[in-house]
Amino acid sequence: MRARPTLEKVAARAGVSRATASRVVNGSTRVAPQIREAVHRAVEELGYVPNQAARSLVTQRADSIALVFPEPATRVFSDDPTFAGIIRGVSLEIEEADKQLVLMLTGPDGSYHRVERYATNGHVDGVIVASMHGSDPLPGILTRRGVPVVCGGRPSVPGDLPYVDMDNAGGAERAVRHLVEQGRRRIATIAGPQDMIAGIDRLAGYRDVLRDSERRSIVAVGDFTRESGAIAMRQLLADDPDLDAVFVANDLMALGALRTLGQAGRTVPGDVAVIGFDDIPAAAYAEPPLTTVRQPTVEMGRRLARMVLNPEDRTPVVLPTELVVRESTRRS
Amino acid sequence: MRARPTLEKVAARAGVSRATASRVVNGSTRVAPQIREAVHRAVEELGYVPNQAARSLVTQRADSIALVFPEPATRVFSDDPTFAGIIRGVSLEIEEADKQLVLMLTGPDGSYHRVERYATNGHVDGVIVASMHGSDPLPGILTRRGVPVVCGGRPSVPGDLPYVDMDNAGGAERAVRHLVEQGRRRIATIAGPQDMIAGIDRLAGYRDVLRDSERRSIVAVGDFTRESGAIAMRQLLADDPDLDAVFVANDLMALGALRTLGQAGRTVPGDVAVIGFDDIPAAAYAEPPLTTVRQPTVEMGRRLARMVLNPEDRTPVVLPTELVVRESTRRS
DNA sequence: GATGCTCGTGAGAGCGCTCTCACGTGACTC
DNA sequence: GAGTCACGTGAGAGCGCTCTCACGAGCATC
Repeated sequence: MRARPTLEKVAARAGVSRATASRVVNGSTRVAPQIREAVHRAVEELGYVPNQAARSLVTQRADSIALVFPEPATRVFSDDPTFAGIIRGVSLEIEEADKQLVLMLTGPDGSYHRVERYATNGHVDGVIVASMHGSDPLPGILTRRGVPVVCGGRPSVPGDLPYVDMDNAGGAERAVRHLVEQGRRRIATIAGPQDMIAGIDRLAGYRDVLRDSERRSIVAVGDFTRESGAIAMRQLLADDPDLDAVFVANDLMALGALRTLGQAGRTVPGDVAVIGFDDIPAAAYAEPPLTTVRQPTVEMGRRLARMVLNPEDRTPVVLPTELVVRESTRRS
Repeated sequence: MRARPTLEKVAARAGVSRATASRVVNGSTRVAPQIREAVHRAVEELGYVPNQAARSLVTQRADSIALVFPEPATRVFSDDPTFAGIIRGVSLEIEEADKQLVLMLTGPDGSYHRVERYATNGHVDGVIVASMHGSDPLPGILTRRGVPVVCGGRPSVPGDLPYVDMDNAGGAERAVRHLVEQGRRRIATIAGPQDMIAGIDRLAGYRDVLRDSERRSIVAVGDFTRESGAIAMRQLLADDPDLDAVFVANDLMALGALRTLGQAGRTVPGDVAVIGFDDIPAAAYAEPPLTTVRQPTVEMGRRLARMVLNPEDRTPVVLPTELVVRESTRRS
């Protein structure tokens, strides 16, 4: 039981050549039924499992793909269910394709050399780089090395890198328009990091709508953490004590903002309406429940995986986002 | 640049044999300095990266370890930062050991056959099974197949499987004792799933303290989700409208309970004191901030990884938990 | 009945690497 | 100065698999 049986053993037991056994194991149809049967039985009896290393060596495929979270994503990782959704989606799709998922969380140091090494040594058939830090060089490097790469989130440096992105700008626009329609006059925003495409696009969406509705923009910037949202909200309140709405670039920061507003004695949605982004589970449980923009994270993961598995179709995908109205913007 | 150079090429360029080149690449000391230099230069110039498949084939090692989340964990995965913490810890340690992390989320179907297959085909040097569903057969099967396994959370079926667990019972005891000390009389609990060791042990801790303090226990059971916490709280309130404290087996359910309490017109901590478990980031941001039991998730991940990487030391580890007192139990 | 197919099968090379073994060299011992 | 002993190096086997190629059997064609 200790020594795992080889194809050779299986072939011997089934009374065929190794080549034929290999054909059966790999599901070739050009094998006589009774022989196929015999080989299957031998596989069963011996508990044969193909050695992946040997297989990879000759096929030059690894049957696994890497999912890389660069540093800024890793930092937020523990508290942002968005990433968990992406992982799940990727995992589901990978599983269906009977491949493996290698997860790499990049540390603060330039540890992406490790990723580069790993991805170029034939250990992986493709790489998904999630939630990029703007001009991350990794996707470019890997592409040049001949490794299929797909980006989660549109790369800020335009190129022909395939990507799957959320409709961040569209979602932001709908959110801010919702505030305008509710008659809010002074609509502020807590933007995300401006070196992340999600941060940039959501701010752009906000700006576009405000410009069209001839309101002035009131902006603070956070880093997508709850804490930074709380701090940014304080700033905003200091900048414009009369603001009556805030569009926050993600839910985590919105939760922080909600807290600051409470401490400042502002009611939500009475005094100030608040909209977040992401629709994390906590949003529905906030006090008051948070209006937010839902994004299909699991679907994003699936698409990323599908794209990296079929490198021929490299046309970018932008997934729709959806406004979810809850108490935090209800007109009293 | 397309075709990656082989050791052969490196050896040729450095003017040595393949064997020597291999020695240098693998850091053997028994090589003359100037030759080592020459090989290093050749590696550099050609951009040589060892082919892992070929290496694995001969060494019978895979240099990667699998982290498996069985179904129940997977279900909660997206919203429970505990898992993210474990992943981070494992990832950090794996990275230091220059190995790879293969993540496997088990689906609802019996898809752990896939895990079994994968782990036994030599693709992996060890397996970490996280947050087990009580009597999960997987660790046993893999161990029998000769694959080093470490469990995250003590297996409910006693055996000699190595594991890393949190001090769940101890944490629960401290939490409930805290409530007793505050003079709470009717202390209820929302327990976790009773087929997970964390659920069982936390309930046991609660029961032990109550017995000692001669209070009767009031129990509802949830499944570690926010929603189930809200529902269980409703039940508890129906069972005993006069309860003045609840120890909830995890923070997510505690958040749900907090909400139910608010809707039922109970103040926290005035009418009812609430304690959670886990100390997820959201706990500090709850209204009121939640007293809870902190557990070292990242450390757990690190220990798990270290344990599976050094299969000789298989003595179980129980990590300490710590009571974090916040507003939700503050005596007014 | 000779020719040409298709189709199932086996022989064997070779993927890129590690590691054992044997060999040659130089330093040391007595 | 013969014997011993490191020590660095190279030759070569072989890890377990896939895949090309050649081969022989069976069948249809004229």
